[in-house]
Amino acid sequence: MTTPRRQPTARQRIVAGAADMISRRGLNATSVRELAKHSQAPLGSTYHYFPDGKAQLATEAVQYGSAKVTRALRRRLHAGPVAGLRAFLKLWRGVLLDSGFRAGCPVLAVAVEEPTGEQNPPPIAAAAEAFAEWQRLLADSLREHGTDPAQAAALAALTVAAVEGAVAMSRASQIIQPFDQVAQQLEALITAALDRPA
Amino acid sequence: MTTPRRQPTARQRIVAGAADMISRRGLNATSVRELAKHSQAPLGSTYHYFPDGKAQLATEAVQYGSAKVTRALRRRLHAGPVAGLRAFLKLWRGVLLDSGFRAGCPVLAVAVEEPTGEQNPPPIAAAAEAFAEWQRLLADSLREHGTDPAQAAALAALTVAAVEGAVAMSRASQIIQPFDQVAQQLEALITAALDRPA
DNA sequence: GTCTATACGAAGATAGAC
DNA sequence: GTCTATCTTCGTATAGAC
Repeated sequence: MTTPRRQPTARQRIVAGAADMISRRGLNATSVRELAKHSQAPLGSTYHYFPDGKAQLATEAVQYGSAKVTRALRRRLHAGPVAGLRAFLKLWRGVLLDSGFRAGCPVLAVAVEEPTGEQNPPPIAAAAEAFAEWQRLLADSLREHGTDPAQAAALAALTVAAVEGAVAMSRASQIIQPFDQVAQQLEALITAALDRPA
Repeated sequence: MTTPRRQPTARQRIVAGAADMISRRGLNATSVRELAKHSQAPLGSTYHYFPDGKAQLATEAVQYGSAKVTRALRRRLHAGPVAGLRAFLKLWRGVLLDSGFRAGCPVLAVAVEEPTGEQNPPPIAAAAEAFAEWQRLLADSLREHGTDPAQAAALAALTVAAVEGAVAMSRASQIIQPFDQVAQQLEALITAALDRPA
């Protein structure tokens, strides 16, 4: 938020570390203590950078994780919905395989763990916004390629939901098969939606 | 495990309470202490009934939550895959609406929070088994109704993944729309798979 | 401005009284 | 066999030394 840099700042390292740890063990199992250690920062520094404590950290970790997905989507959606979907799938497939099925989606982790309330707490709101943004990007691209708006929105929701669920399922079962089955189905669906704009 | 009863035993109450609390706040935010209080049992009793502690509780809570889904599926799948899907959807839609979007799926919560390991820990293994069982039931029904086996398995994986993801998304956003969009897409897909057995 | 040292509560788990 | 009282460890968060 100050000066953009090549070298990641301590603050950025902490956020990235939080996203990674949350995607592996979940939000509540990620302590600020370990987080500081993992990021090679003193415990006090985390509260210096994140005065609102763990909730702020969780919120920014969600936004960080979401932004990575958003960037990949934006970059490839210019080549069409199928290319965007493939980028989305490739990203998550890589997370699963590169981590030996130990990492998942930090956004989903926060969405599932944080209790919801009347004024939705910031981490949950950030998670909801992440899901909504991904859906929006996919739906916009589908519409631009001739898919009926309602169908585009529903198909985008299905895509995001299915991929999030599939990541969790493959992580739990320690095999890539469920994810690949879902990926194959989604590719067929999006392809069909373009052939028959409904 | 001893004598079947009408009146739920203390042990059963604890497991049911665990599943509910986990579906609302996540696994790690569910303490054995609160669980005992919520189930009107002394703390010591939980360790009497569940000598392996919290891991055993989590495992049984997952199995309990899974069994509820399994029963609903089995009951309705006799009327065909679409009826089974509708029962699956109705169950989760009810969880979301009846709780005011405060509850979700305990199986997913455990799947996302518990760290995976070389010898997958029992709670994660139970979650993986739950997902696999639901997929199996759906896939079997689809095959029995003429769907190609590979397609049946993939469609079942898509269904379970999408519903799990949709429950989390609707819970986070506090609106039913994402879930309903996903539900509508899945119904169309399963219906189409029966019309064109491929 | 950075970080060390600490406060304070709650976690999981158990020992041993009833 | 049930449960109370307690042990130990770790959580979030902060006060105040550098």
